[in-house]
Amino acid sequence: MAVMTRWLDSDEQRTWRAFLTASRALMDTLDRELQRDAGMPHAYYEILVRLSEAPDRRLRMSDLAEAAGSSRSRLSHAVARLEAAGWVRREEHPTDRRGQIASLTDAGFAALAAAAPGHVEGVRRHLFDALSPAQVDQLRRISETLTEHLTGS
Amino acid sequence: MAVMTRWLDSDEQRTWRAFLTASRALMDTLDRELQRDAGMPHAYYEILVRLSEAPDRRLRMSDLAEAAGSSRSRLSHAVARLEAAGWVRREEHPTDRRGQIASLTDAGFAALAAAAPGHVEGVRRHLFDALSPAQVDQLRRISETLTEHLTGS
DNA sequence: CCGGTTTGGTTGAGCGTTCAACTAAACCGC
DNA sequence: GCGGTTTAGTTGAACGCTCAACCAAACCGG
Repeated sequence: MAVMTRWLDSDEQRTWRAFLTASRALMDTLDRELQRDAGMPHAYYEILVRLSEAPDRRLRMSDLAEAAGSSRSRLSHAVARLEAAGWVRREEHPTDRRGQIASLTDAGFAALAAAAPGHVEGVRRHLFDALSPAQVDQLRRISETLTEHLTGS
Repeated sequence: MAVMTRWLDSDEQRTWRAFLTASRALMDTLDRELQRDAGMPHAYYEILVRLSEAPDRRLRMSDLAEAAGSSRSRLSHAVARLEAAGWVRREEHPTDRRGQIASLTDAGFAALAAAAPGHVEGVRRHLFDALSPAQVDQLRRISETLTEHLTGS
């Protein structure tokens, strides 16, 4: 059967391209800043953040992947690098022998603490300083709706 | 001098993480769909789109990079691949002997035409179907503001 | 015009991500 | 408790991106 494509009208077109351009520019900028100032990509920063917030600064690999919005494979490679940098340690799970626990080292915590102020400043400058309080609220609602929709289906 | 970090309050924190999660999930999903159904990453799709919209389906490399939101280096590598696939041809610039013109081949146009319906459907399903018309409008304004702010400074 | 600077574009190395294949352990129904 | 199925995690190859170095042509001030 012939399924008609629901093409985008010109308003939608414009919205989609604007979103594409803006989110790419924002992420590229923040990623580049983080790489330059802290020597780590944003994805690694986020792994460290999630670990730092976990009880005892430890998380099971799958939970960490979930929290950091990463695939298992990606996390596996990333933790290998972070471990080589001395920022994360791998430990065995006490009861599930398949499990691995990623644990943030003191050096990892220090690296995060050094990177955080500059990065947060970047987020503020490039995102929040540009938007009105109402827009910030709108962006939150839109984002939460999208995530719900994407992970729900 | 000691510069105080302007940390994010909990509302901002929530907004930032929601945006991060949503935009990453959206892009990952669309990229994966495009790779699966059309055998090309989203960045390559966008190059083909911009070429297809240009007069005579030709653009100078720098203009194409600008239009596709890509670095020169990235575009150079990408066009090399697209040329190997037979989707794009490189031609010499008539007056500026440094210049290169990227030209969309018929095969490239056909590949784009085959990929477009599925991708557009994905954009509609994952983005527009989830948002109210008002939210679409908000997202456009927010995105345009952000882009202006990012490229202006 | 001549030499320095800017612009256009490419190149290769290094890195991070993806995908598919794989191992090992836990779970589950009978 | 045995055999099939999930679940947890790793691995290596292929690929795309970034960064810095680079070449060549155009531009520009004196």
